[in-house]
Amino acid sequence: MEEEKSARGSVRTITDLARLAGVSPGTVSRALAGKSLVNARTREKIEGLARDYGFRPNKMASALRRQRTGVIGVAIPLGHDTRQQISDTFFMTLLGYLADELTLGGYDLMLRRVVPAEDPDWLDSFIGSGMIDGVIVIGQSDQFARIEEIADGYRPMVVWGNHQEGQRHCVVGTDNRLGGRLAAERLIAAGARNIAFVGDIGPTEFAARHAGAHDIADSMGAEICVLPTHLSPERASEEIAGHLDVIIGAYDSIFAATDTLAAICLAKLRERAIAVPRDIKVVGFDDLPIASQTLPPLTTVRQDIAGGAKGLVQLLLRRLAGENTESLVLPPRLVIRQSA
Amino acid sequence: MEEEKSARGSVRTITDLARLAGVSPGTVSRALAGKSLVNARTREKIEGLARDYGFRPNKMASALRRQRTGVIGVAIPLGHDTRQQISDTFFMTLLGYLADELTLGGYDLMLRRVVPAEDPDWLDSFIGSGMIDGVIVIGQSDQFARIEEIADGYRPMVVWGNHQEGQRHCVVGTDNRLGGRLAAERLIAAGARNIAFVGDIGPTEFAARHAGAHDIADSMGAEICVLPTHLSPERASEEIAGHLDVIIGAYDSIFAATDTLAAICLAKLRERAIAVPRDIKVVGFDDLPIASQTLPPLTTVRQDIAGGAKGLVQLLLRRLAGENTESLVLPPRLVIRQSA
DNA sequence: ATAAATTTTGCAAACGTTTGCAAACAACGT
DNA sequence: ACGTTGTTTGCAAACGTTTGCAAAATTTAT
Repeated sequence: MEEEKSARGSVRTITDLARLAGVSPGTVSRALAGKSLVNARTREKIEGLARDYGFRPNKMASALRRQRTGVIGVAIPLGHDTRQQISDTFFMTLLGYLADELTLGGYDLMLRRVVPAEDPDWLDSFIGSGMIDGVIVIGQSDQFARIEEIADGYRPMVVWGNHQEGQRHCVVGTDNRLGGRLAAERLIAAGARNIAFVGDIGPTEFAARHAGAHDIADSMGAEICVLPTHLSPERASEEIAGHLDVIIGAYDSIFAATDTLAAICLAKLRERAIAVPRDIKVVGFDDLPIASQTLPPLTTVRQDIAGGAKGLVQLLLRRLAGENTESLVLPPRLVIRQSA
Repeated sequence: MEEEKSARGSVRTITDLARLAGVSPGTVSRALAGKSLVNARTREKIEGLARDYGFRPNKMASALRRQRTGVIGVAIPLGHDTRQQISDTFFMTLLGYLADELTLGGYDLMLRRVVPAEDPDWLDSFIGSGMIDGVIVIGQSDQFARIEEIADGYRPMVVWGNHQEGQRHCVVGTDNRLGGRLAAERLIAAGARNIAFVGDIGPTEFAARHAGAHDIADSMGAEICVLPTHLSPERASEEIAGHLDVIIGAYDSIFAATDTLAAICLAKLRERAIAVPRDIKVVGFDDLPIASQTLPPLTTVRQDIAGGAKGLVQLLLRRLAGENTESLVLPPRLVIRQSA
């Protein structure tokens, strides 16, 4: 007991432990790694000592020798709205699930927020650091081209985002175009004829959502226009206030690129005493927790975040194992509440 | 150009580059590290080659030799509500800011979600892995004792949480007790006499919030009781619905441990057509973005998340430099909106 | 021109693991 | 007792950097 206490921390290396156990470092390594080529009694002795002295093999040394770190990099490129996305509820929730899934798979997670505009080399440098066995990129942002380029020479990468016909990198994501269709269909079914799309059409995800809505609008004889809006709550708030001047009277419905934006729309509409869904219908995207708390509760297109995280990790693990995986497109689901 | 393209990736080690430059590996190392003991021309040549061939020194090897990794661990202990906290808006926002601040300080961030109940060894094993130079623990959860224990023998650790008189670990956090006082003062000033505290009183942060409110209630002759509530939106939703049966009639105000809980309270109260703040007053805690979007907008106690992140990182850096730092207690600020 | 002082460089030993290979050992059949 | 297997072990060479020390090259002073 006392011995244990006082000794704790004194055994730093596998060699120390080997000396203590009266065997060679190699044997200790094998014992601790659970390999079969070590005698049961020796193993028990070594494991016992390791436990008593609180010994932990140094992962850096191990990583260097084995050429694998047990760490997966998660990069969040902040394309446009630098400040926005890292605190974006959707990405953060995805990150939470990713942490869970990676842990389950025995990997650690290294998080890096990158600003491609300032550091064009962000992806190479992350990969080339030698610190990570693979990388998950959350959101293509405006970096589609660069990601494609990397994908050619680097296998263990999976990206959250939108699937483009014929792309070379492995992507997991919601079928945003279909999501857009669902949203527009709902709006039009509810009587809308003039849809205002509130959001930024730069990132491909959002472009696809808009495109989907556009498909439906075209085929159903409705109109749709884009009201460019930044995604960070602060900037969005003002911009939406401005947009409403345009919307009121001219449009009968709003398709917001994001629940966060939709929630702001609802709040602003309420300020102006405009009835939702009677006068203006609103549909969001994501189905974040906030969606059920708005007034009226938000009709929205649900993304399966947990499923997405699971998919990202599983595909990455398969790629790490050498397999060559296809992209995974998840179906969105329309959640009807009361705003449309 | 072509040469560059084709060569890219062929230079993996510092030794390769040394051969190319016609110098020894040591010199390359020094040149790339920007040390003064290398001739300017040699340095330029080496830097040029490194750029052309896209060479990046292996961080694992570097970490092993220098005994520092340039990585800070961020641990999120999930004490009670396993599923909850990692997606908790507050923690996630803090995490975002942390990522920024650490990047600014030249560190990478390794995220680990831990379940102390399943892995009592979580903190030792994170620290002992040799993968991180220091650790930031987000939230004390129910691990106060263990953290104290570790703090004695391990310097580079800073914890987000509540400050306890005489504690040994360095903590950064809001003065939760004061926050609780502010909340209760506001409620009572608005006419409340019976306060229901909605939240879990297990984690010290929340206990302190309640204690603060209790202080004020006592001194002002008001009543306060605890309605235990889990923090995950799903469970909280039902529980709060149940609580309301108790609250209505018997209490005239709610102090929610968290804005998220407060928002749910508001939604449920609305369902039952109870006027806020007229019939029941509500105060939250955190001032998350959602607070300004609720109906009515939520009066709440604001925590300075960005300031907290900055503090955590700065204290940690100073500790890494060998300094012994005091805890940092941030003042909360009452944000008056319309719910109380 | 040479000696002394100063810059630059190369050498080689770490950092703490893992692992192929061969030696040592035990068990077994003849 | 002696080969033959089959298990366990130890040895030593990696993995790719960094860095103290000493040698070499350069500059400066005499």
